[in-house]
Parts: sequence; C-alpha cells; structure tokens
Amino acid sequence: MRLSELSEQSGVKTATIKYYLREGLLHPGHRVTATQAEYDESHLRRLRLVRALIQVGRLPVATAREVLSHIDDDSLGRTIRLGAALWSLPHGPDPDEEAPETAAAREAVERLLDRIGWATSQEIGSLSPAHRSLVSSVATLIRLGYPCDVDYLAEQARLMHQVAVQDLDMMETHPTESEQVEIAVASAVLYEPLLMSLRRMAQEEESARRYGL
Amino acid sequence: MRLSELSEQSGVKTATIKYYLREGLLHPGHRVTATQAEYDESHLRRLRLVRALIQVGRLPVATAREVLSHIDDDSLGRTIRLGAALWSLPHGPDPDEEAPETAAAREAVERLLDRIGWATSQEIGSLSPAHRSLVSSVATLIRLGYPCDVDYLAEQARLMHQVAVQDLDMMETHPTESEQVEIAVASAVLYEPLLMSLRRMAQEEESARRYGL
DNA sequence: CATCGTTGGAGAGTGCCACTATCCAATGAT
DNA sequence: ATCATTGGATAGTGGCACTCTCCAACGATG
Repeated sequence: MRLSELSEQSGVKTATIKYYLREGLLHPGHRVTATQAEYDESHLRRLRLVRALIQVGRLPVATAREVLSHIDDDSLGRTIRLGAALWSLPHGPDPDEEAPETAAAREAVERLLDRIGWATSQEIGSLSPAHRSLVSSVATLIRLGYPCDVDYLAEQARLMHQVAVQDLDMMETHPTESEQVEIAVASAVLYEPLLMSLRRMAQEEESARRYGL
Repeated sequence: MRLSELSEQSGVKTATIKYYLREGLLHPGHRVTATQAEYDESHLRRLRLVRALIQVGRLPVATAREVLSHIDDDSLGRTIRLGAALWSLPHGPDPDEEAPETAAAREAVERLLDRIGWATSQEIGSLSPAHRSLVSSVATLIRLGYPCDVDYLAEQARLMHQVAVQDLDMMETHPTESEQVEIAVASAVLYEPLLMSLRRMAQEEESARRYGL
C-alpha cells in the first residue's frame, strides 16, 4: 500500500502521516525504490491507534510516542512494560508543595488508603503519578471548599476498584503480552472518556429520577 | 484588595488576572478611582474556581466562560441551569456519521440502555453530549478491534450509576441553588481526574495482587 | 507643589503545538 | 519523451493561553 492509499483508508491526510513518520509515531514503510515505500496492515492499525490516542485520549504527540515505545519494547517483562506504559501517560498536575492544603490532602489520602487497604499504593504511593495526581486533586477541592471527606472517597475508591477488576479481566482475555500492554493503555486512555460519558449519563438519569425532567 | 494583592493571594500573575477580566471569566472590581479598583473575597474564590476549571479540568477559556455564566444565571430553575451548565462542558468528539462503525456503536449503546433501563437516556439520548460522546468512544473501540461487549458496558454503567448516586447525594448537602450548580460542575470537572486517579491506583493495586510486584 | 514609583487598562506580541503547504528530485504511466 | 505523482525535507500556519509594553492617572513623599 502506498502512502496515499494508507491516507485514504485511514482518513488521515498524507501530510499528517508524513508528520507522524517524522515524529516516530509510525514505523517507516518498506522502501521499494529510492522514492517510494510500501505500507501494510500494521501501519494502518498503528495509525488508527495513534489517532485514537491523540484525538480521543488528547495525548500530546511526544507523550504518544513515549507510550507507543513502551508498547513496542518487548525486552522487558510484562509488569515493567505495563507499568512503564501507564506511568508515562499524562496525569494531572503534581501537588503544589508550597500550598498549605497539600499537607492536609496528603494526610486524607493516607487515611483513605489505610481504610481501604491498598497496600501497594501506600508503599510506592508517593512515586506513582496517579497517587500524586490524587493528592493534587484533593488539595484543589479542599482549597475551593468543596466537600471531600474520607467516607465519600472510600466509597468511590471501592467502586473504582470494581471497575479495575473488570478492566484486568478484559485484559486477560488477550493472549500476547504486546496486546495486553496495548489494551492496558487503551483501557487507561480510551475507556476513560467512555466511563466519564457513562457517569454523566448516569447523573442525568438519577437527576431525572429524583427531580423529574 | 487591589489587583496586585489579589494576584499575591491567589498566586496568579496580574497580567493573567487582567486577561481573565478582559475575557469575562472574572467580574470587574469595584472602581474606586478612575484608575483603581477594589477586589474582595468573591473575586478570590471565583479566581480559584477559574484556575481549577482551566488547569485541573483543562477547560478552554471560552468554555469556562460559558460554564461560569450558567452558574451565575439565577433566572432559570435548577434543573435547566444544571443541564445547561453540564451540557456546555467539553465532551469527546461527536460520532463520525461517515464511518461504518458508528451504526454498530449506536446499536450497541441502544441495547445497553435497554438492558440497564435508563429511560431518560433513551428518550433524549441522541441530544445529550454524553450520549453522543459514548457512541463515538464505542465506535473508536470497535474500529480498533478492542472488545466492547454489552455485558462489560452494562457492568461499568451499573458502577457509574452508583458513582452518580454518591455525586448527587453530595450535591444535596449544599443548600443554595447556585452552590448546587457549582458543585455539579465541580463534580463533573474536578472529581473526574480524581476518579480516574483512583481507577489507575486500583489497577495498580489489583495488578500487584494478581501478578505480584 | 514637584517628583516618582505604582496601578489599571488596552493592544500587540510570544511561545507552544499540531499540523499543513511548498518545494524538490526521482519515478511510473502513457 | 512527457508529465502527473510520490516520498522526503523544510518552512509556514492558525489557534490558544497567556504575557509584555506602553500610557495616563493616582497618591505617597520631600
């Protein structure tokens, strides 16, 4: 398949595909002559994944490249590969250590983890982007005076754990490691807006149920 | 308080505050002389909300202005106000009607809503940004060949409904309508990254539980 | 009263980023 | 032989969130 055909089938302009090639988001085609290259299904699939990461997942191009490199890297074991891929995903801003609310937020998160017994998070917690992002979010809520008590958080955490169980179950239905890492990334990036859509629809539904239309 | 004091207390540069004033994200201060204005606590609070919406919630400035205008508008009833605020929030891309996967996605979503009995979503569903965004997400997943069966979606939807119940319970703890609308917006925008942080931490926890460290 | 640093306002400018248009030499179809 | 097309490199575009510069008007100080 030529570049222009790849463009037609994917719906992505040739100029944009060239850009992705240059940025290393897409592996080069097989050079047929000095000025022509051949692309195949793997390019089409990767291109669609790139578009999904960038357009649906809103990843910056540089981040997408990093994430993809982890998916491709089969020199490491699954756990490391998975962790590397997930930790390179974008996350909220880091906690502002200057702000006084950060300390309170950190304590609240600690109490939360204690309550629900997430041992992993407590040990390596301060390193995990998700943990730092959580502290930052809680600090923001405290600063704005929104409620954010441990009971509420614990209940939501419990629900998110059930979501995670579903996620991992789904991941396990895929055989190869590469696919599992890819689906873990997809789970984090593509299913996220899906879940948030479901949450908003649920809010609309529940709101209608309580207050009428 | 002067503009420069407001800047100090909020940690936002004066130039940026001026920009927000110009863009209508912040109501003007009380003019004391021809060249000086006085700001108060309401400005500080609003400024923090603006920063949270833009930095944590990643809202474009124009969208933030629209959302804030709905929070301020007390000429409408709560339901309308709430809906207007939530519907003006950013959502994923609209479904691509050209793509063949969109039809399948729409059908899958319909089956899902049927299964879990969200009447509201079925009636006004095609209008809701959340519904359109969900169809778009499902279409993307189908196109990439990721699993997205109705059983999985139904389970996640059930969990998201429980999340929404928590959300609305929390909203009801606030007395005034303005506060309720504000907290609904905060719930959609600020608690979203919080929930996603919890999901990723839960994935890390569950992953460690299944496969070790 | 003169002076000089500070303030608020307005418009132009900056930096970043995801593309995108242009150009060029080498092909490949006719 | 001719000429549109292809892949590759480079420079440019447009949008956005600020941010810089300038200016007239204060207002505290000597």
